[in-house]
Amino acid sequence: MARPTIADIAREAGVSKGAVSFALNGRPGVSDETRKRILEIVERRQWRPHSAARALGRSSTGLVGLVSARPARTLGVEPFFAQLISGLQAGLSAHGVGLQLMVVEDTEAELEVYRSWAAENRVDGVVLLDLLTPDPRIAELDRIGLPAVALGDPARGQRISTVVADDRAATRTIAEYLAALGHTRIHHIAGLPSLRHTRRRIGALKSAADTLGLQVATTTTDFSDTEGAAATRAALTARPTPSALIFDSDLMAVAGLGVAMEMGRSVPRDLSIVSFDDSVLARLMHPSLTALSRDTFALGEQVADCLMQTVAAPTTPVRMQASVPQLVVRESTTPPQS
Amino acid sequence: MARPTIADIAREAGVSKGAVSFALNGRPGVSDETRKRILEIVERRQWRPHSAARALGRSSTGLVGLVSARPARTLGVEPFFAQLISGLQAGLSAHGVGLQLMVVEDTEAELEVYRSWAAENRVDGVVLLDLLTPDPRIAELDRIGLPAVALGDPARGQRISTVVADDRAATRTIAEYLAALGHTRIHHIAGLPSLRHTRRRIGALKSAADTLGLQVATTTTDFSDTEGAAATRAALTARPTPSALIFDSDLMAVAGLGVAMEMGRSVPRDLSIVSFDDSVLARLMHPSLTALSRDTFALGEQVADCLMQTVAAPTTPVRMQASVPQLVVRESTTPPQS
DNA sequence: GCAGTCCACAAAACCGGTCTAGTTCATCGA
DNA sequence: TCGATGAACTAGACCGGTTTTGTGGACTGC
Repeated sequence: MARPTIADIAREAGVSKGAVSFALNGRPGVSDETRKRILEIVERRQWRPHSAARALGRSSTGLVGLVSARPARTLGVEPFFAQLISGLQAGLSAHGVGLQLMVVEDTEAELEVYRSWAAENRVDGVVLLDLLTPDPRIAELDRIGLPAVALGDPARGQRISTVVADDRAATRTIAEYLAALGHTRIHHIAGLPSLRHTRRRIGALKSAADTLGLQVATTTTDFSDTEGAAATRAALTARPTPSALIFDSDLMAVAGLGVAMEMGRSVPRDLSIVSFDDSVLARLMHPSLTALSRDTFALGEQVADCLMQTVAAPTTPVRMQASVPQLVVRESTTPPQS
Repeated sequence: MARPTIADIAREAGVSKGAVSFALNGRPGVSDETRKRILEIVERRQWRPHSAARALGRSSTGLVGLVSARPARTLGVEPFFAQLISGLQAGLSAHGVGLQLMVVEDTEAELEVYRSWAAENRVDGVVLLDLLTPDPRIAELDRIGLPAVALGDPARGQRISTVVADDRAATRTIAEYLAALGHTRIHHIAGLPSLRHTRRRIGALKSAADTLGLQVATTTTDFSDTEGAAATRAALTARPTPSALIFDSDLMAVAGLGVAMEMGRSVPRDLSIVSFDDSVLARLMHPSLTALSRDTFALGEQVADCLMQTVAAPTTPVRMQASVPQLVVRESTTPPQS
């Protein structure tokens, strides 16, 4: 038999469509007895409301969107992304909400996706990753009225819900650890300079360095292993040579480790390495890499909660604090041997 | 002003709703002149049809689903998954179709998701990954009438669209290469034995070994770095020691490389290593890993095309052939030095 | 005893599209 | 000259829910 509709259920229960709808959504208007009877029939017939009909009636889709403007190549190697999506999706599922995914070329295409989604009522809200300085997406989402949650730390004054990742504290943790080991000349191999969190890390490292009396140099890259390797080569050729390197991603750290070995530097004896991101990779290397570790899955869940709140009350931005990542010390760091 | 509806557009153009719908969908029933006028107004007002209304009318959602029952931890490190999704999504976008993603614990939960999606009309079709032996999902999808495409090579007799990845040919490539180098004792560290492609690889390797006169042993694992490392340790302890190892994933290959180093085996002098999967990882290692490389992004696009065809004609399964992966020889393989 | 409330439900409008069954009018062939 | 044909539209049913409005009966307070 064809898929039953709410009318079939209503007929079988001897009530109107409205009564079934009320019973199903736990709203007043039906007696407990009738509600129970209706729900039993629903259960027995395995009926579920048609998502499109429901979306049309109440104008909410039960879907949120995530657009990634990262190059497809970078996408998989960074476990961060997949972990975040897993957590996000788990958090959304608890609310019966699905996740629509989109991968695009650049920010302009990303904006176009948001415009489409809003015009077609495809999603109830979106998650914003990789905040830029300045970020045109926030204003545009505000203009088209699409609820959103940003992961990071948007410029003050921007009205948008945010799960704040405290990169400053994390950065300070690394700086203090290296300073405590006795390192004084540090090179920071950072990511894309257009990203807010890259700038924040650079800024935080600078100010921590000033406080701790460290000399810090920074190179920005596009997060690729190639540029990470090139930057490492340059950093190790410069005089005076740094005794420790900080990498913004574990992939670059792995590439950097390879370069160091090629150049005859023994890690950690001649050179200490710290990564801003942790994953199986950092654990698997020889030597294994000291890294900042965070529970990305839990972060995703938090973003999901934040987004659900924002979708429910779009006019009042929510601000949440992500837990501060912990430094996991492994084999790649040691006091300098000079 | 509120979002315009098709009625607003019709009013402005001085035609009926039906005419606008026809013009928009490129169907006959309106003159070229009128069509042009309508489309101009649509463009100027930036109107887009409401996805739910459209879905309700024509009962198609413009969405396909992908469920992953892999553990969340494994999910990110394997670049395969992200690459495939990127390609899949790109291929779907060309048809104006979106991708809904779901991560679940196990196959039972995955089946439940399919049932929900079908009952609620949430997606037009789904993509099936990691085929099992036997795979309960195929029969269930058939039962609930949800169009699907499988990636791999389902058991004969199962009616389902498939993008066939020729693991046999790929496996033979590896075996012949190692045989040509002069290796005779090979250990294969495989993935989950419940996966069809794991079995296929094991089988293909056995038969290739028979033909080529190789001695092949196999250990199955859960794809994790931990089990990969343990299996490597066991393989290198056994007598006679294998002169070459084949890993089913690059993550396990990396773990295995580490174990080999710990045990004092120099790669490739004392031991050759080949990986079934290629990614940045395999390139970054020291020594870099010889690996089977395939264009996963293109594979995703192919799966998208296959799914679109299947959704259009659900009763006639489509069978496509994925391109055979190429062996990329790097530093981890060499003739045995005995 | 009776108007006023409240409850439980039915009936119908509505969401914003698609699609079918007419209707009108110009064109064509005999 | 007139019916047949078909192109170009219109009107309205329809998709399957949600939400509003209406209604009969039980219960309340005075």
